[in-house]
Amino acid sequence: MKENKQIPPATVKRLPLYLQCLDQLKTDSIGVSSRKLAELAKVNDAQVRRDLSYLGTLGTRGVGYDISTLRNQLQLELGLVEGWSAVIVGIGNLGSALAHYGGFREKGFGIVGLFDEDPKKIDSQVAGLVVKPLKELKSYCEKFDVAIGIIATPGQYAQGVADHLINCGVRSILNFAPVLLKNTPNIQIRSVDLSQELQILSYYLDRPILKAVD
Amino acid sequence: MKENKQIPPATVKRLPLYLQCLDQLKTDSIGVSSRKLAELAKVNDAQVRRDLSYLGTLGTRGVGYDISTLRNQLQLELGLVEGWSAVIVGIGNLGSALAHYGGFREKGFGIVGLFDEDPKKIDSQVAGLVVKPLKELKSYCEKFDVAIGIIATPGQYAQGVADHLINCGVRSILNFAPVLLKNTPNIQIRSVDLSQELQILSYYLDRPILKAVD
DNA sequence: TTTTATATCTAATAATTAGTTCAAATAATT
DNA sequence: AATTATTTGAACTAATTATTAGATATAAAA
Repeated sequence: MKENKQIPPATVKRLPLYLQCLDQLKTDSIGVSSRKLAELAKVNDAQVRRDLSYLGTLGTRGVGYDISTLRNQLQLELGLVEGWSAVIVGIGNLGSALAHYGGFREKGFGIVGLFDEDPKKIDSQVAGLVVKPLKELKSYCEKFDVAIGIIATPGQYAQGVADHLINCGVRSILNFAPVLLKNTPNIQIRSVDLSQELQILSYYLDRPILKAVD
Repeated sequence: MKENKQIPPATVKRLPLYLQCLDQLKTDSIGVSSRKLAELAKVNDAQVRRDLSYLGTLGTRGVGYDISTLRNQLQLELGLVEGWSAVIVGIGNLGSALAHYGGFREKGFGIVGLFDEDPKKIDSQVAGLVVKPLKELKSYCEKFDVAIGIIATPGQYAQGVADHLINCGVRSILNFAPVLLKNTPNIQIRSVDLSQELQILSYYLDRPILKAVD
């Protein structure tokens, strides 16, 4: 639609979803309709069109969207072409799992460092990287211009690690520790709380008719 | 406020958050105000009051909320007192991490079985449980009345596993595989896509001023 | 060429969610 | 006992988000 208008948060949240839907599409098809995308993403098709209109006028009436154009535009808008670097702090079970997770690299993120304070973990190799102590965080962040910090420590250390990350110039934090991090100006924080997700499911277990929020 | 009115999805999503805030509160305090809770949860205090009013008239004007009453009511409403049983399918790095994660048990969920198809994993012990092959899923689900299935397989197997779980009587699915599962009537599905979370962060990295959606 | 089916885009409307304001109730203070 | 500071709860208002309806463009079929 128009270029300089800012994209509503609710839409931003769905953009990665649409990207995933495109990946899930048969590779031989060249175009896709909002209806098809809506079916995959499980949202209303008008919603899809509105959301995509924020990226520009990408569709063709009577035809649909060109998949590769759409994918490029989504990647561009989400900043996936910037090649942001990230570090993971806390290399326990979850941290290791995140380090091994291929989806980050696939979407253009580079995990450039793993950090922990446990002497038993330091210098061990995880997913092809050597685990380093936190005192080396700053030099890593400077060297690789790290923009994103992923926290997978036990809850009690999470805030300290967050402060440390921010101090090292990290501008976004993805937090898996089950604690609420303090807000810091200009720092984006997203928290994924595994047990909270289960609790939401639990609510709807007793009420199978109701429609949940995503 | 009133008992039979259904709780808005946006509120349901915040209830586990409030529960977490209570845990984070000093244990010696007996009461808490909506303002304090709002500060911890990083939402508006009127929002807190409105959200909590769906659980009944729990607060006292001029005083605040009794912490233990509030906690009980939240746990009750979220169904955490039901002691739902869950299984994890896909015992790779992420599946193991989930199996080790203490937060599930802490919130009242019981992980009663781990399943995988890889012969190298079957019969191995993870987090005190023996990994079983999927053909034993049905008997487990019946024996333990499993309500929740957690999927941590590679994407390509996720839909098959989901179908299997549903076939075994599971009514809710928490999916960590980076694919979109088909909708099934009366089955609640929540997906946690790790790379999608990073992508949302990535969008705001280029636009540090904007306010993101939770 | 005309008609029909398809599908985007926009404007208008509806639904949901969030925030403001203020009356009422409590507890502490004067 | 009266006053003041708190703090909830509810009504009202505002903002955001989602859906519907209609106009327009494309492609295929008659």
